[in-house]
Amino acid sequence: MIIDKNSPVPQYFQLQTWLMEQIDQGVFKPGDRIPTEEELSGITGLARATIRQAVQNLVNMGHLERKRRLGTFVLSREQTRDQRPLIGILIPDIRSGYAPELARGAQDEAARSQYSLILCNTDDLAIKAAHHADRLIEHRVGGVIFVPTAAPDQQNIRILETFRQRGIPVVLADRPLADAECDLVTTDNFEGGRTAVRHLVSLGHTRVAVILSTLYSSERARLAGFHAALAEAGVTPSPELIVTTDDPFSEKKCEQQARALLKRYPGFSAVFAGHDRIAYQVMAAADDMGIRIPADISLVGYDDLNIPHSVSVPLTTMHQPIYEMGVESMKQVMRRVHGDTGEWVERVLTSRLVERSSVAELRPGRR
Amino acid sequence: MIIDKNSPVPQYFQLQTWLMEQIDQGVFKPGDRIPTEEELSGITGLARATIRQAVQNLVNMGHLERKRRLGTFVLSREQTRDQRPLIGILIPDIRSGYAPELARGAQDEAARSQYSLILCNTDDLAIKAAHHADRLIEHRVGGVIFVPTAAPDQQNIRILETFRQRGIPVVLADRPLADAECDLVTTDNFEGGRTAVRHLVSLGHTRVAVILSTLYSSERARLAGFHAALAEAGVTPSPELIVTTDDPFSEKKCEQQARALLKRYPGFSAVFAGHDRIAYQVMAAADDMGIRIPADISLVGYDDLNIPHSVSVPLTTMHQPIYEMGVESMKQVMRRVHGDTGEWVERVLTSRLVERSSVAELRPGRR
DNA sequence: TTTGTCTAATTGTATAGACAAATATACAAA
DNA sequence: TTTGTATATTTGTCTATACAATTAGACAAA
Repeated sequence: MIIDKNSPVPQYFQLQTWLMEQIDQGVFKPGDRIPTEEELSGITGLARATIRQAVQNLVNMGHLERKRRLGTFVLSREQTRDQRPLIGILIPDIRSGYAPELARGAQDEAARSQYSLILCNTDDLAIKAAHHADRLIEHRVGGVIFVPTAAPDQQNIRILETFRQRGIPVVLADRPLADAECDLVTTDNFEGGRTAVRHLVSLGHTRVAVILSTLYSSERARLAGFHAALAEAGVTPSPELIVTTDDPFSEKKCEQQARALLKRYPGFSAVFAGHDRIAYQVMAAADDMGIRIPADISLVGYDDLNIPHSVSVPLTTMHQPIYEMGVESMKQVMRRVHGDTGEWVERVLTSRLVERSSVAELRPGRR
Repeated sequence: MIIDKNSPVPQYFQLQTWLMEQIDQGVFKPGDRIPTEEELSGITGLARATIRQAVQNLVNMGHLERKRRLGTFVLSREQTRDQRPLIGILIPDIRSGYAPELARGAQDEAARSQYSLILCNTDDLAIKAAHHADRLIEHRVGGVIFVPTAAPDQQNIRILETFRQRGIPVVLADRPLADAECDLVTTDNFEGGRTAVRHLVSLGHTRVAVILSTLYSSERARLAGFHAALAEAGVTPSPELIVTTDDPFSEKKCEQQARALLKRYPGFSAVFAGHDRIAYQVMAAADDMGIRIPADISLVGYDDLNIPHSVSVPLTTMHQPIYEMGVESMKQVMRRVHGDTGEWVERVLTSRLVERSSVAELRPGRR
């Protein structure tokens, strides 16, 4: 029996549910005609008005289509005016760093499957991320790509949870989050930092300075790579050559730190900058102080920002596959949207050193 | 009489229309209770089932809300479970030029009203824009900010029309479109070009070269400003100093053109570049050819890209209020979404000259 | 070939009436 | 004060019935 007259569930709703089941199970396939209202009335024992109420709801939901004189038909997933999912992307600031590249990669991949991308700037603030999250939920996004904010992991996890509670899959991009139960697409910041500093070491630099912010786990990993590379070479870095801050990047603060560091010259022969914008500040400060790059000091950056090549010295830097990170994040979130419930995936993309002109071999005789 | 029994228009539909009119005219205000189904039955002479059909439709559309025992209520625009509108933004490429700044301005303004922004990259291709347009329509965006593609105006107009047919308001950003019937937020490219070249003229430069692409109306307007400023000074520019292309910007092509132009030195003393990326190519080429900026040649750009200031020569350039353009575009499209049906608005933001170090006064004696 | 007409099938619109379920409100009881 | 209970009101669900509108397809006419 399809309909239980004694159930507290309204009979039109029972019928509606039954019809959906038939469609989901493929009994009524897309394009099929379902029984006429008269027939359904006979099958279920309900009045035609009740049948209509059930069918109307499914029509409203986009699962069925009525055609006068012909009957009522099952719509295929494509015909369903049920829109394709929206995907939200939460990034710090579309204007800065790798964000444009990441967003573009994600958008291109989304477009390939005719998905659309909602852009949210968090400014690395958990509170802004939370507001955007509410909005994304309201818009019923199918999934989210989330670059964790600079806030403590716990706050980022909370944002993650708001999505999780609603069954919205989230893929973390770029920065991992401790204890986060979700997919992650990132780059090998530890390996990258090690590669960069190994390069310096291989050219004879042992007194290597580093300058970066410890606010972000990605930069902390690069710092760890820095230590690892020096340790391999049997070098213990002197503390005064490790310049860190736990504030977000600011040109002014960074310039001050760069100047302070450069005053110690010639106490070191190379600088590893946590990212390119820091590197360019170091470059500008060195220029100003009459220190030549790479003759006096070698400099390695991180990110490989696309800068017009009229800079005074083309920067040797670690190139991150940011565009690809956007693509992979989107691919992964789309897999989840399509119902993939497999193990959490951790995808680590490898960065590579791009040698330009800001690094020189250390002249023998100096150390 | 509310209902015309002889009309071919179904009576439930007549009632539905009437109810909407009452709401729109403020007879039933948001939060008000409309007459009970019984009362409406009395007023219209229709059966309760018919009343329900009309009311149900309005409930489905999000205009009314039923509460058991209390009645049926008019929802305010905000309560409407109808999500807050999405706004689409169609820009060439989020990675390049002013796009990030524009997108950020738009997104910030959207966030203030809790709107969300769907990002679409057109790569200046009409076909991509059209695909994105379909997607945006599918997602029922409330409005669109559209930076016209580099394709002929007619093709852009066609995209505009697809939105218009569905009552989706469009605001053009940055580039105007001939005969386009919609709002426009742009900057004064003609004035900007004139200001830049006037600046050169005021420092004694009369033999001024220009290099830009005529593919975009914005750059064409800057070229017109270039001519205007020279005309004011009674100077007729020599044709070989006007270097144009009608291809989109490419580093390679631009570098070739810059080199070709610079070979004519000292046939001119200043260059006006159509935008900063061109300017930086000129700067690099000059560097390479041993021509000093600004000692030998003065250089003015356009856009004021936020470049780390380790470039060899800080660029004097026209700063465009791009962020503000994003904000204003969003404000305007939101006004339209909220039902503003006033005259088409044309908002022109003014750019300003930012003097840095790439322009020098022409030494007297030379011309 | 094209055009018009008829027919039967199916959804669309509409009525009249009945009982169910939820709930604001008032009032009673603890 | 809090808690329970009754009541009236309104929407929610459902039946049974009738006729209208639309249209695929068959068939006829031009």
